[in-house]
Amino acid sequence: MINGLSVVRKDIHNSEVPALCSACEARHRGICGTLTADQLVELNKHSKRRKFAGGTEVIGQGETLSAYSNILRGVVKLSKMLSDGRQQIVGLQFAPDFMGRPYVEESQLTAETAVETEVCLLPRQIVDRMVNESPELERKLHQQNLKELDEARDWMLTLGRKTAREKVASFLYLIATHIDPEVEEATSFDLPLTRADIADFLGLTIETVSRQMTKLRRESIIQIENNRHVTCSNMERLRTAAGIDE
Amino acid sequence: MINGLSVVRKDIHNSEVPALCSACEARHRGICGTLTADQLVELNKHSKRRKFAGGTEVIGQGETLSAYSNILRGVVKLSKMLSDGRQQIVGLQFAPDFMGRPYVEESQLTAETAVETEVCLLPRQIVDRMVNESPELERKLHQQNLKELDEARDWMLTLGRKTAREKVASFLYLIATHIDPEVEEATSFDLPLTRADIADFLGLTIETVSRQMTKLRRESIIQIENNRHVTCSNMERLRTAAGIDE
DNA sequence: CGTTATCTTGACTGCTGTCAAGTTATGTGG
DNA sequence: CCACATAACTTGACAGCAGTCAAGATAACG
Repeated sequence: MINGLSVVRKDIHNSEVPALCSACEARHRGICGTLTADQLVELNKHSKRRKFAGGTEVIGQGETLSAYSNILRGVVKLSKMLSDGRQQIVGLQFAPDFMGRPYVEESQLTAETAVETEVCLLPRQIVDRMVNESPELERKLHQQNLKELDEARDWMLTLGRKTAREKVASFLYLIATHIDPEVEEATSFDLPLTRADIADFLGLTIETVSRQMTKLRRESIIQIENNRHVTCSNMERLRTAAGIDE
Repeated sequence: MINGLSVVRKDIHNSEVPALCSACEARHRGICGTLTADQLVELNKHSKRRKFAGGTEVIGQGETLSAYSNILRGVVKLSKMLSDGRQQIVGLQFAPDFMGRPYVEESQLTAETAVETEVCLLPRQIVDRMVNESPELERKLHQQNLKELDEARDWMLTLGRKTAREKVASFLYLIATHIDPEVEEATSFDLPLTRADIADFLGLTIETVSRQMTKLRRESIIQIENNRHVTCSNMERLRTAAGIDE
């Protein structure tokens, strides 16, 4: 239906969609959606699922990129560091995001899981070849990267122009809207990041993050249980605190 | 001579590269480089060069995107605003950057020329059609957007974690390395941005920018003439002041 | 030459960072 | 299950960097 052009090899391989993929696709609608059944079979032969504990460095700054991956569950932090150790998280990736930087051999950032995370690893060579074969796939990657660019620019406004209070509220709202791929705005969720991570994401210190969380709690904009679990009964107030209003 | 529209139009299937394009390509190696001669002729029929004075709003937040453009000369600011007027510049585009946001009808940011700027306007419809015809073009657009993503993330580190001094030095270094497409590191250049623009780019106030510029001048890391012209004889010291060192 | 925009400088305030102590969670070995 | 150690978080006191307000200087412009 999408196109007949990229019907490639009709060979010994059976062209049914691998069971693993169809289960994944049903839930995640990720990058693989544009592939033909044949291509999925081919990719599935080389891909593998992996589960990482929270706090695992998946790719380090300067390391060789040998694979792309689909995030099936969990959260990954992308960060950059200055030589003196100051750190900034420049992106958070949630399921069902695709991770990887095409056309570049070496990572310019560090990728680290924030919580237990499951991914589907796709060998670089295979994907790169498929990109050449099917323009639809390149388009999908392009769109994923454009989404990341939009998100990065949104966050630049937060980093450069918002107060500590607005930054923390913005972060909470971001998590509420991204933590569950099936829910638009979760009113109750576990924070995938420690206070230190949140500080690195917002360009603040741990102490300031903590103080602002306490303030938001005292004003009953949020409730906090066990440090990590947040409930927000009135999203409108959270958005206002975040400076998201028109 | 500037206006290329009246260049002889031959048959669409004549495969001579339009004179205007080959002159442009020689200097800028932009997006059009992947097009066939036929495609260039086609595109050239509909494209037009335009010159904007500095401070012209090219596209407003929320406006319909009717065209892409190649920057031939000048600088364009991309910015976002909060409802109360706080503003953040989220990207600077120099020649020979390609400007445009594929797959989206409406601009999420404002584009404004910082100085007198000349662009080659490419109608959206034509380019979108060509993208479907030639995967090479999509790839080129993808790569341009990836470059912008890398730049946005670099700048997030600056916004979130650098001091005012480092921010200003980082900005000066950015201009030194981008203002002239033919020079890697210019030691002498005119600032394309006012102090107010610089403040909006760095997430600072005008006064702080001014004070830090004065300090860098007093330390002889830079010289300033007429407020706008900067000379830096020792780039290494500027990089150090910018926190760019490994 | 006068008007206006842009930029610089100073005095002061306040937000966020720093340093330090204390509290609450999490995990481990006995 | 408890005692202990460690990590994560909160809170307080204080300091300093950058913001605010204000005035004056310089450049741009008609």
